[in-house]
Amino acid sequence: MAEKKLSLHLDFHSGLPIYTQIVNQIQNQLANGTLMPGDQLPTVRALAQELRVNFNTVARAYRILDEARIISTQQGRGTYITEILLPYVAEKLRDESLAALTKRYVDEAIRLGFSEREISQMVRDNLKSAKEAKDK
Amino acid sequence: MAEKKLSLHLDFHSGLPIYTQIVNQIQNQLANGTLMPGDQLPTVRALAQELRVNFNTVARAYRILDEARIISTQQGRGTYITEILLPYVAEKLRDESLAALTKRYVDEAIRLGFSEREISQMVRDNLKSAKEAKDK
DNA sequence: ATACAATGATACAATTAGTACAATTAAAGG
DNA sequence: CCTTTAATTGTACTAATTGTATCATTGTAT
Repeated sequence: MAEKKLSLHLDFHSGLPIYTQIVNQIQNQLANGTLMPGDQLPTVRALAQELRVNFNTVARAYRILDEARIISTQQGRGTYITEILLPYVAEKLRDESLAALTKRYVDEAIRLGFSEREISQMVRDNLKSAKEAKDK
Repeated sequence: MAEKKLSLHLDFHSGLPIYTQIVNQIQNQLANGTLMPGDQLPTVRALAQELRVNFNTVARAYRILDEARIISTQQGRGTYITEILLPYVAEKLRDESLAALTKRYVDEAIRLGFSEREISQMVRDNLKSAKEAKDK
């Protein structure tokens, strides 16, 4: 069975617990199609070794996703993305992941004292640059 | 993980509270580059032992620095110098910080597969929510 | 003496790691 | 084939590490 590579990047100083970061990133990859229903995830031990964390930390993330019915963990067999991931669930996940990302950004920018105007202008500029870089 | 040594020198007869001395000296080391963003500080217990004070005194100093957003203390994980700490920086650096923050956000959102339209819409929504939360 | 600030003691909570175990699968032996 | 055995995988429970919260003690100024 095709076992996905799952390149996750952890930030050990971000304030977010490791297991939360794993949960979020798997949700993101599911939201943007990097992961598909039926895909097998790395084993808890394999992913733990790759991320240099204890395998129980990965197991905790998997358990959270399992309880949310996003993945299915099966003792002795492995861990898989749930087959029947209804389209609206996928869409919801996708929306939530952008919403969460954006909220972190906006809150941080506001906390740093930037105005609504400054923020939206800077976002516009960056989107424009990103688009030009892509078109080139 | 690189855990800084943090040679602090306390003066128990100076009249300045211990926790204040700890706060000041960490700020100094940050100002002169001895400490850098991302660095892990000693645990409250480790630093307390080194300084021969109660760990709650160190915790108090850390809490003050945390509230000032200079460090980030995380229960169960440790204490780190904040990656982006900038209510304090000069106005010139202020723009650069928003630009950097925004670039990270936009790049990440694009990497996750969201469209320019979705991103700007989500930013608008979040700015609106943030404003309403503030006005309330 | 009283009030208050600083420090210490103790118990707690969150995160991650360690160890032993159970379920499943696959391989080996007959 | 069928049974046994080993390997792989997730689970459960416990321990270790770290910061937090609350209250007691100490010292000093008034």
